[in-house]
Amino acid sequence: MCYLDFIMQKGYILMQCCDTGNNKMQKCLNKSTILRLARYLRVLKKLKPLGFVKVFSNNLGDAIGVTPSVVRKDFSMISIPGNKRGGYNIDNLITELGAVLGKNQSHDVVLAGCGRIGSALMEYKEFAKDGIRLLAGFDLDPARAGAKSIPVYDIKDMPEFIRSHNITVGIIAVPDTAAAQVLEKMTGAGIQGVLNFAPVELKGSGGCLILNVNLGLEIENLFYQVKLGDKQADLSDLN
Amino acid sequence: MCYLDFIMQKGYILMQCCDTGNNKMQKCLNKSTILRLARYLRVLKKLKPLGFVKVFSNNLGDAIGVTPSVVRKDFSMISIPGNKRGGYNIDNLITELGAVLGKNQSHDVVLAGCGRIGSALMEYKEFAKDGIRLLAGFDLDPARAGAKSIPVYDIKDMPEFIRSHNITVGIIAVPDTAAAQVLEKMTGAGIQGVLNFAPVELKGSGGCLILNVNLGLEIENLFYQVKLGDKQADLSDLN
DNA sequence: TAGATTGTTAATCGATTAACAATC
DNA sequence: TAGATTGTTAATCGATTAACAATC
Repeated sequence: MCYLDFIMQKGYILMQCCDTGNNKMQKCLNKSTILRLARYLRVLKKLKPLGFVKVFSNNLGDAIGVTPSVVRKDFSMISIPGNKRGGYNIDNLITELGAVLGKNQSHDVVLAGCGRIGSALMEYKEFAKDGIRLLAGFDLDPARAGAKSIPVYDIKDMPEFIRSHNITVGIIAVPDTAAAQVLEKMTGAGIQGVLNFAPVELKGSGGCLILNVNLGLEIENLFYQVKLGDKQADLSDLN
Repeated sequence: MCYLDFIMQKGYILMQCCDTGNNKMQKCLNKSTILRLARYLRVLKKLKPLGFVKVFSNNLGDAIGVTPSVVRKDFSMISIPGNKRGGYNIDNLITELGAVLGKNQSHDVVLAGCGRIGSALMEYKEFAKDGIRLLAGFDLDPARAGAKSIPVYDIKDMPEFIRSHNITVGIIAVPDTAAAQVLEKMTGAGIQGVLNFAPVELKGSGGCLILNVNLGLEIENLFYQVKLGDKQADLSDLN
């Protein structure tokens, strides 16, 4: 049964499907699946130079900490075939995962706010490894950023830059009081996805996706879990 | 029916419960619930100075972007009572949420790696607002961090510092090649929770909790979702 | 062939959502 | 009282897990 039949039978509407550019109809993958696919790809890229040609679902599962079932399900979802006894071909996996994740496309981003966090991001070399290019930083005072490997412009020029470079994803690293206003500027210029480091929960309007990275909340959560772990250990000691 | 009866009936084992220190038995809350509770608390702390005394579940739901049902369920889980027509008392919510989140306890953390990201974190003022204190930074070369508002010591002194200050949570912001080694040092000294900025997936051993903040993967995911949104919009245009 | 691994289906699990009785 | 909101239960939804037939 082909995928289209499957979705018809299940009563899905067309909106829930998408053409990923490799001409395979596939189900929209949720965030955790996508993150797993990106992790597989990272592992595979390290495995290939070591001379490996094939992997089994349990190898990859071990590597990123999931069960083999999840790995097989994930690959099945995006129609990557394996061999019943020979596992999966690494070259093929890298190609196919790359296609799904859009590795052939340019991933250009802009940054608003060139303070401490913004500056750290501008010098963050790991972005390049994932195919992400930070094209420019913007700030109220472009001079204060100092010498950077990336140009810093006045924030009033940001919308024009976004439009002329067809940029769809931006990073916000301004103080919380300025965040909402900067977001508006970005979405107004065509930005559709934002990684927000300002300690306010920005809300996406008009189809703009917001990913709030809230360091304080994350650390708070860590403390809670740690405290919980202690309590559980205490209780188990009672046995 | 009291909670203990409930868990007996459901067949839960005692390990799944915990005493949060306020002498109420309560179910272990999952990560997303905890993050929501922390968000409620932030909103409430902004609401109180404005003179508000009560809130309704739909107010709080709107504020953090969830349905009123979720809010009521969350408060019900941690036994915070409301009034059938008068909503929830803000002071009481702040007290109770603070107790669950451990706001009365000190949340001291140490940082390994005082490069660009580490330095940005040392000067990150928002931690204080969430009751988080970054006590010290550690680096192979303490001098390179320059003048900071927080002391920077040689990384070889980190374990001793962690032990003497009874610190349970640490932040890793070293290069990926050093991350695993630093993690070992931390867990060896008693660290039980780690926020990891190094672009490697660290795995928790011996009950140490790891929270990997992987900026590259997150941005990649954002690009995927944005691309997906476009495709969906295109499809809906066909109607 | 025998053994091992995939691919897919069904079962399980948990979280979210909806509904509504209780009640202020 | 009438109206509105809580608190809790049941329904829904989706993701993870387990199982196993297919097959290399």
